[in-house]
Amino acid sequence: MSRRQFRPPPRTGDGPPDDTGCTVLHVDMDAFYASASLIDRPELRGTPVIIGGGGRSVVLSATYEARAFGVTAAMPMTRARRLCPHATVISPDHDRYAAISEAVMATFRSVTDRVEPLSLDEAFLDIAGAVRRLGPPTAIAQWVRDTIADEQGITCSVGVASTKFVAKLASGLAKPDGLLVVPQAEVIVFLHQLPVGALWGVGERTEEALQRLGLHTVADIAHTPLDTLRRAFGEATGTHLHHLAWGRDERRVLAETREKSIGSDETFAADIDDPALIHRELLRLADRTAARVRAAGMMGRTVSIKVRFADFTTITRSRTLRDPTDVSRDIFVAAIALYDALGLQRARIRLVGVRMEGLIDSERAALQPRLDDPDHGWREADRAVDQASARFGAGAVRPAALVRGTSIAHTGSMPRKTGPATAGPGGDLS
DNA sequence: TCTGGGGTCCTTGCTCCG
DNA sequence: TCTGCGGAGCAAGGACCC
Repeated sequence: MSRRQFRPPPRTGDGPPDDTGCTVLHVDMDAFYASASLIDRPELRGTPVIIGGGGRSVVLSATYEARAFGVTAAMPMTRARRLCPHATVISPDHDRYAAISEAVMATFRSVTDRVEPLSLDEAFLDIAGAVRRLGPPTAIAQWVRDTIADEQGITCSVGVASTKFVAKLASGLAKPDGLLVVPQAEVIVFLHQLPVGALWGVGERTEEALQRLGLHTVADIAHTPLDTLRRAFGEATGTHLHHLAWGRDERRVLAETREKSIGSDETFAADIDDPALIHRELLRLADRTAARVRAAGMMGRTVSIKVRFADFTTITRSRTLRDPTDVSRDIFVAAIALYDALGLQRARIRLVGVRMEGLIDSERAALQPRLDDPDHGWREADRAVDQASARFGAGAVRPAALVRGTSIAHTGSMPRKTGPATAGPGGDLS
């Protein structure tokens, strides 16, 4: 769900647009999470529906009927309910979304092997090699739309252009359930009419800064000297803005993208100040993060934690380890050390998070045991936990510290299984 | 109004090293 | 031995995206 919408500028030419050379498609599912949630609830189609959790969560998606009341993605649920009190609220079903997304991506890959997923509900397709086989870009885009509608029962919008950036803009402008081709010869005219906020990478802060400089449209940015933009926004951002304003986007569609970091964070249902509870939460997050890192076949070298206080100020701390690791206990120990080093006494904390950065493939990670390495077997224990989780479900085996005592209430709807819990070596807080 | 969770990228400042 | 300099790597924070 795109957070900002812009009206498409009127086309300059007559007749069907010339799609020659427009070999990049950006496909974006319309209100994906809401549409997917309504597949089993057809009686709710045409009515306002909000997808989101309770407590302090935010809107994941909403039907266009709910959006008409001002509901947008990422809006606090409390506010969304106030704006649209008669809307039906549905809890997210992430397994369902993942399954539909997989089927949609398979449709994309039947067109071209150059598919770059951006998230569950959108992807770039490089169709340069498919044009001879399947027809012109517009026809391919329409086929994709029809196939997804027939097979999945949900609609999507497609942008067709010669670059990723323009294709992405076009799909946003085509929403909902539309197709927009931006001919190569019309890119500059198309772009220059748009507000600065339409540019990829221009969010609220950058837009404000641009407005302060008197730059309101993409044309304004295009006609501002590059040096001025670099001085105002830094080397990379200034250059990026200038290039995009002239429709220059050299980025290719990348079929293979690997994560650079993996992490988890959790907002508490109510702010907490008990260090023991925070330690337990760090253990849980470290455990979850490590399991995901292992599942991805990777290892990381930098452990970072995030702490958000009751007043919403957020700090991060990180530590780079000597060697890459995927061991739960290594990550937990580093996370606890980072947290304790903050020296917080009874600060009221809203959220904590744990993240692994500097990821590399496990096979590439040079595991060179040193003489002072204890033969602790933590890695073997983690493998056993992973196997048990694969067999009995995530959470079937948990650190002992997470089994004893009271649980912490969260805003999310994570399943809190109480299966055959076992104290793995990575688990004890001692 | 009251702000999730998963990420990426950029900037700035600091330290280390040759 | 001390100082200055530039590059690399790291740490922290901010902005942005979906």
